[in-house]
Amino acid sequence: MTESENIHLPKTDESDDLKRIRHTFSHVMAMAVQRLFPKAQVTIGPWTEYGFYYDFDNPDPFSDKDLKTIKKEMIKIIKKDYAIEREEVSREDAKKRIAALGEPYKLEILEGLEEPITLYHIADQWWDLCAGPHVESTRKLHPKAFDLESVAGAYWRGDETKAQLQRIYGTAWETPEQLQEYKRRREEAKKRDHRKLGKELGLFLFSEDVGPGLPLWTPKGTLLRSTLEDFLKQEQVKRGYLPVVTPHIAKVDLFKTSGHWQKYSEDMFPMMAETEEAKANEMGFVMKPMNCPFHIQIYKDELRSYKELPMRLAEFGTVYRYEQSGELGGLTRVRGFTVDDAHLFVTPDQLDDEFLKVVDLILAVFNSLKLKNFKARLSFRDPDSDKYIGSDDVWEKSQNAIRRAVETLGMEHFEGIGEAAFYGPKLDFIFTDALGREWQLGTTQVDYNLPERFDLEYVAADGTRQRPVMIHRAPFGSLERLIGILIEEYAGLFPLWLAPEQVRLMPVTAEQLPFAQQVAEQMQLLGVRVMVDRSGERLGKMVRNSEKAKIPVMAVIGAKEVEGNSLSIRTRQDGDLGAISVADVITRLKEALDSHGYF
RNA sequence: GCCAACGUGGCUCAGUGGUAGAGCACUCGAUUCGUAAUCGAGCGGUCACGGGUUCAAAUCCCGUCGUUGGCUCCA
Repeated sequence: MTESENIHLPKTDESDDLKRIRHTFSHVMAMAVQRLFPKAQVTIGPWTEYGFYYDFDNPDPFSDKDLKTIKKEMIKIIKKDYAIEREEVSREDAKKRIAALGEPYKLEILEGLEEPITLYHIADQWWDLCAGPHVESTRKLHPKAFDLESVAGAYWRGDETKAQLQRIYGTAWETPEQLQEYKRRREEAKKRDHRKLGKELGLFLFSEDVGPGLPLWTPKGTLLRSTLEDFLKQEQVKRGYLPVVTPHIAKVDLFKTSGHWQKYSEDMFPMMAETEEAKANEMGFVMKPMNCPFHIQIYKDELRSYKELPMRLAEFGTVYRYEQSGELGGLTRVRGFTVDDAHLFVTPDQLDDEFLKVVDLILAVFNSLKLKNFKARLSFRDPDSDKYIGSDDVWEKSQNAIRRAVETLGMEHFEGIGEAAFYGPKLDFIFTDALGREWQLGTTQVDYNLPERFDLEYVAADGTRQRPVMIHRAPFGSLERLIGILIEEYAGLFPLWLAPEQVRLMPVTAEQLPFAQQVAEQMQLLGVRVMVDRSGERLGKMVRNSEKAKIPVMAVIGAKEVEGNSLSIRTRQDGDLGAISVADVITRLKEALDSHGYF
C-alpha cells in the first residue's frame, strides 16, 4: 500500500467540520470576488461533495485567468484571520440591510426564509445572508487545502428562462495532504475515462465528417457490442421474448398518435419533407426517437386473443435524438444509439407478475456483467408539469404498480419526481461513471397511455374487447451508454467473454509461426477470438504491446512449447503461469468463457 | 442551446510574431531474440476551417465547426 492510499478523504456528510470549512470557503470566495469585481452580485454558495461553489451575477463572465487572481485574494483573507460571527436579525432589518447593499438576488432569497434570519460577518469586512454553519475564523481554513477548479454558466434557480449566472467551482479539504490525494484520485479516474480507453483500445470513434454524438464502431468495438447483444438475446429467448425488426424512420403522424410530436419534438431530428407544402402540412418523415410506436404496429397487425398475452416484442432498435450540443459526451450521451428495447403487451391481471419478471431479468443481466454499484429510482411524474400525457387516474395506477413491485422485492430505492417518461412512470437503474457523474442504464416502465392512444385491444375469455397494458423495458438502457460504463467499471480490462481479442499467441522467433498458426486455428474453431503476433519483434516488445492492449490471455511459444505441444501462458492478473498443454489451455478457456469469469 | 477553456503528423505533446519539431506508431534494412520498449534509415503536417491585422501569423483579432468542464435537458 502506498502512503497516499492511507489518506482518508472524508465526505461532506460524514464530517461537520468539513461542511463548515467548505461552506466558509464559498463565502470567503464571494468576499474575494466582490473585492475584485465590485459589480458582482452574490446569490448562493453551498458546499458540495468535493468542495463548494458560488454563483455570481457579474456583467462580464469570469475566465480561467480570473480564478488565479481570486485565489490569491482568498489566501490574503484567510491569512488575516478574520473572525466569523453570526447575527440574528428580523426580516425587516435584513431586508433593509440587503437593499442598502443593492443585492436583488439576496432579497429574493430572503422572501423564502423563515425567521430568525441569520447573517454571517467576516470581521467587519463583508457579510452574507446565510443559514450557516461556519468555522469561527478564516484561520481555520488551510490556504493550501483548497483550489479553484472551473467557471461555468449556471441559471438562477436552475431555470433556463432566468438569468445566467457565473458559477465558480472550488475544491476544499481539511489538510493539504487531502487536497493532493483528491487531485491524485482525479488523475487516476481520468485514466479510466471510457473516451480515453476507447481510443487506446480502438473500440469506437467519432468523425467530424459524420457528426457530433454519432459513434462509429470498429471491428473490436463491434465484437464487444455483439457479444453483449448475443448474451441478452439468449436470456430473452429463455423468457419467451419474440424478436422483431422495425425501420429507423416513420411518418410524423405515427408520432402524433403516440404523443411524441407534441411532447418530445424538441428531442427529435427535424422532419424530412419532400416539398415545402408537405413540410407546411407536417406530412414528412422523422427519425425515430423511440421504438414503441413501431412495436405497437406489429401488435395491432392482428386481432389478439388473451391466449397470446403476454406478448413480448424485442428489438435492438437504433434511435436518434437531437440532444443539445452542450450535452453530448463520449458514449454516455450521444445522438444515435441502440436501445435493447422490448415492449410487453399484457392483460391487467398479468401486469404485476410480468413487471417482476422484467426486474428479475434486469438484475440477472447486471449480475452477469458483475455490475454492483447502482441505485434504483422510482421515476414519477411531476404533477405540476404539463409535459405528460394521460389522466391523473392512469398515472396513479401505473405508479402504484411500480411501487408494489419494489415493495414485493424489498428493493432499496428512492423516488425521482419529474423523472418519468412523458407516457408513464419508470423504474430506473442509475450508475456512476469514473468522474462521479450519474447515468441511467436499465429502465422499465408501466404504460396505460399508449395502449389507449393507439386503441389497442385483445379479446378476453368472455369474448369482450379489452385494453392491454404495456411494459417498456431495456436492461442495458442503450448499448452505447452501457459500454461506456463497462469500460470504466473494468478500467478497460474486460472479462474473457467480453474481450474483443481474448488470446494472443506470441512466437519467440519466426520458426514458431507455423505452430502458432495451427494453435490459433484450433482455438478459432471453438469460437475463441485469437490472434497471432506476426510483428517479428522481440518477446519483451510483444508482451508490452499485449499488456497495453489489455489482452486477457497471452501465450508465449518458443522451441520448448512446440516440442511439448504446450503454451507458456501469461495472464493480465496473474502474470507468467508457465507451460500448459494446448488441450488444457483450451479447456480452461472454455470454462472461463462459460462462467463469464477470468482464465 | 447557454458560460468558459481547448484544437499542431495516426497517437501523446513542444513550439506564443521571423524557414513547422520530438517521442511513439507506420515503412524499409540489419538483428532471430524467452515475459512491459533491439539498432539504424525513411515516410508523414497548407498547425480544425474561413476571414482580418501585419513586411511577416501555428502564434494577435473576428466568425464557423469540433472537443472538454459546468448549467439546462436525458438511455
